[in-house]
Amino acid sequence: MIEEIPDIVISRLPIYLRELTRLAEEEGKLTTSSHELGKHLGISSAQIRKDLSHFGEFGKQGTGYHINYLVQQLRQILHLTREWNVAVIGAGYLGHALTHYKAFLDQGFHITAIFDNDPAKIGEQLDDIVVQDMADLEKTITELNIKMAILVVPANVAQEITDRLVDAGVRAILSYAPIYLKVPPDIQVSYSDPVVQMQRMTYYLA
Amino acid sequence: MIEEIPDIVISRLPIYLRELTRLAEEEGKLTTSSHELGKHLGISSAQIRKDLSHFGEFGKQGTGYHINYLVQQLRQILHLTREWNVAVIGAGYLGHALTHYKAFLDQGFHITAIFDNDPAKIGEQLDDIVVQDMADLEKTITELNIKMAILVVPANVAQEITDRLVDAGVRAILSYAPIYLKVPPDIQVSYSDPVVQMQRMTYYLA
DNA sequence: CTACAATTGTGAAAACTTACACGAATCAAC
DNA sequence: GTTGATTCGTGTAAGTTTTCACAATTGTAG
Ligand SMILES: NC(=O)c1ccc[n+]([C@@H]2O[C@H](COP(=O)([O-])OP(=O)(O)OC[C@H]3O[C@@H](n4cnc5c(N)ncnc54)[C@H](O)[C@@H]3O)[C@@H](O)[C@H]2O)c1
Ligand SMILES: NC(=O)c1ccc[n+]([C@@H]2O[C@H](COP(=O)([O-])OP(=O)(O)OC[C@H]3O[C@@H](n4cnc5c(N)ncnc54)[C@H](O)[C@@H]3O)[C@@H](O)[C@H]2O)c1
Repeated sequence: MIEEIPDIVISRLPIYLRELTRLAEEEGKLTTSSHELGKHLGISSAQIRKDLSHFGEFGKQGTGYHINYLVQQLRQILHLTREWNVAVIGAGYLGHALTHYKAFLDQGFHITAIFDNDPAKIGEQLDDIVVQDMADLEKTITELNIKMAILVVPANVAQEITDRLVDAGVRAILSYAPIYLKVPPDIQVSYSDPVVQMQRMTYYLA
Repeated sequence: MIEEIPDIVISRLPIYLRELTRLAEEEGKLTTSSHELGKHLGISSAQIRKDLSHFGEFGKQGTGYHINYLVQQLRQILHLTREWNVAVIGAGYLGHALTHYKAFLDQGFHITAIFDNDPAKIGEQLDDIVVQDMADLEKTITELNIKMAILVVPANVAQEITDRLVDAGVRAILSYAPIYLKVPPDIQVSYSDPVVQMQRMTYYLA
């Protein structure tokens, strides 16, 4: 009775959520259909219906989906009805950009700690928090019950810091370091490497 | 005789390239095997061999792959043997971080133009280039033969700027704006949205 | 009340992707 | 030379994901 839901399905849910929110807020829509949603996202309507059907029956034949209701359901599925404390590791260019990024807070991700090992950066005020010494990493992560981290340190220290994060109780890491991270199987990792993305695209540029 | 190579294969090639380069530079290796490469990347050796076999026979039984040779081949396949001029649109936090990011230059991506529409930012020196007015977008893109752009503007202007980029001749866009972009079918788009990535991971955090 | 258009949820088919497993090649050791 | 350990490239099987297509339901218009 335990249905294992494919990760590829899970990874589309935040996209649906994002577009549904936009449809409601910016276009003032109250309902939508799988066809309309798909057209806005370049995804087939059948795919959207199939994806959602893994979790329940959220729509009505003839009518479509009530946006607010579906948003609420998706947020529940993705565990977004609570707030998440997040640590940023690395107070460099990218660490600054991410810490200032308002969309995190809007979606319930609170960046409650930033760490660096550069004495020149430790103590720096960044928005409403202060850059902490890496020496305090484990202590702060435990105290603030931080389960998610964003890794924005150089590649050559990314693995060792990952190990420390995992040992300290972090369960999900979004890494911008251009290196594959080895973690235990129950730890989530997500990567972002613009160079890799650019290199994929150049293939198609004759 | 025209073999269509799956995009999912293409998207792994930059990852192989990245790790091969690392193996050569940091571990001083001259050769490697599909098994070793796979172990470093969490990918099966069969997958790596199958992927590479789409393009030719680059390895030797019993020995594996000569790293330098394979790197050279991958760079050719991905059209990385030439240099690419890149425009950054939006001189905000993220635009600054990306423009300073040295890895682009290392890989042959030259950020040769940055644009913004904020008078306070136009004229600002950013590394060795100057932030230009959006009014000059089409002219500069044409003159510098720019085919790739990185989009780091607010979501509500992302589509209209995309349309201008495409009209000006840009063929590939890496977008950080949290919105799906409508483009003609021959235009490449790649997205990066940390909120979406975080929301995927929270699903797995009970 | 009926006819019609819109739309869902879903079983089955099709398409795509990954994993398996093996012949053939290579090299080192003896 | 022969043996044994490696490793590739690939045909085939297995597994995953997407698409198709349709019965069932809903709302609207006459
Ligand atoms: N800048 C970009 O646009 C960009 C884009 C994608 C990925 N990246 C990657 O993200 C990471 C950070 O990039 P950045 O541009 O912010 O670099 P950066 O050099 O500006 O910042 C890195 C920060 O990490 C800190 N640091 C170094 N070693 C540390 C350690 N052992 N413990 C704690 N902190 C440490 C440094 O003091 C610095 O503040 C790099 O891996 C980079 O490859 C950067
Ligand atoms: N900051 C982050 O860490 C982060 C991460 C992921 C995605 N994003 C997304 O990337 C984009 C940029 O983020 P940011 O934090 O750099 O924002 P920002 O506000 O710092 O920068 C946006 C820049 O775009 C410029 N701009 C606005 N309208 C413009 C127009 N019509 N033409 C040209 N330029 C225009 C602004 O003047 C500003 O300089 C946003 O879409 C954001 O959602 C940001």
